Amino acid sequence: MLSNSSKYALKGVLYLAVNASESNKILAKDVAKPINAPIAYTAKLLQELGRHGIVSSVKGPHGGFYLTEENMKTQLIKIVDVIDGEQRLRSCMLSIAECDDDNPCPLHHLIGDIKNTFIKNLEETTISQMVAEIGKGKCVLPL
Amino acid sequence: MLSNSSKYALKGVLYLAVNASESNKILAKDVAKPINAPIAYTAKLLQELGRHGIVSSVKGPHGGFYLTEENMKTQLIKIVDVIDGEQRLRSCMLSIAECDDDNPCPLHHLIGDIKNTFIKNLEETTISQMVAEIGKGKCVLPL
DNA sequence: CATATAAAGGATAAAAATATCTTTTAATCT
DNA sequence: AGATTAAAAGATATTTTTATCCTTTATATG
Repeated sequence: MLSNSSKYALKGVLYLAVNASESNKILAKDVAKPINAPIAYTAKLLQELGRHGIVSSVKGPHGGFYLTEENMKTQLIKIVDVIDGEQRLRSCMLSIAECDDDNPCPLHHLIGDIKNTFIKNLEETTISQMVAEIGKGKCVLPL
Repeated sequence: MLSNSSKYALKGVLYLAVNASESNKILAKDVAKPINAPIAYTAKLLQELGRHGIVSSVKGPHGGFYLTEENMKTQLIKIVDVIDGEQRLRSCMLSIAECDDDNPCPLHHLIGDIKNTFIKNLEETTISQMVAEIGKGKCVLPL
């Protein structure tokens, strides 16, 4: 459903959202460690997210990654779409191109609204909302 | 969520369930074609499913693959579990080992019962029930 | 029994995903 | 300006997944 890469990306972004700020940037390696992801690979993912305006970064001393207020308004789905492409999450459970409600594949009813609900939730939830949830202790950040 | 392999497997088994019988066995290559899967790869998957008693086969002239009444009672989840292993489908959306309702990862609430419902549906639906659905025209077989 | 058929099994190959390494560029700080 | 820091970018490596090929085994049929 989600690739390993987009899982790293989600974890990394949330880690930054909770722990970093413009005045307290975090190095790629210091994002990778707490989320149990390979350092260089995490750096690549953050780079890609940076290119798409999902995270911010500056080079050089006291540089690193962080999220601006603007970045924080990003919907979670964008992280997945940038890393996995828009198709992966949205394709039918049997990868049948023509599968829809009128022409359902055999698994269509078993998955039902299930996946669409998840996608909708990812579309409606922003990074800052997620941070608020984490702040309220409603969920724990990956270690 | 499901690997390509288990998608092929599901399609192949359903194709056999609908079209084959002990008196009308179908060759691996004639399963592969209608489900748009590579022939040799489909053969491998059917072999693996055969080893686990999910499909039946006989070698030699007039041989091929088919499903017995007993095979037809198999739950769909078993096809996925044999091909993908039990972990893949059931692991948390962020692949966090400790993620559960008491200790939820950030995406836990977004996915909610969603995935469990899908797994439950796969557990409760047998191949023959699926064939009945297809027979009633409630869904279409992959082409 | 010999031959043909088709799955089973094992070995190998190609592609995609994941991961690392090296060089370049930009920023900061003496 | 020069040195240092850290991300950006590009190249390469590894692993996993997907796919193919070749040999062996079982079965049916003439």
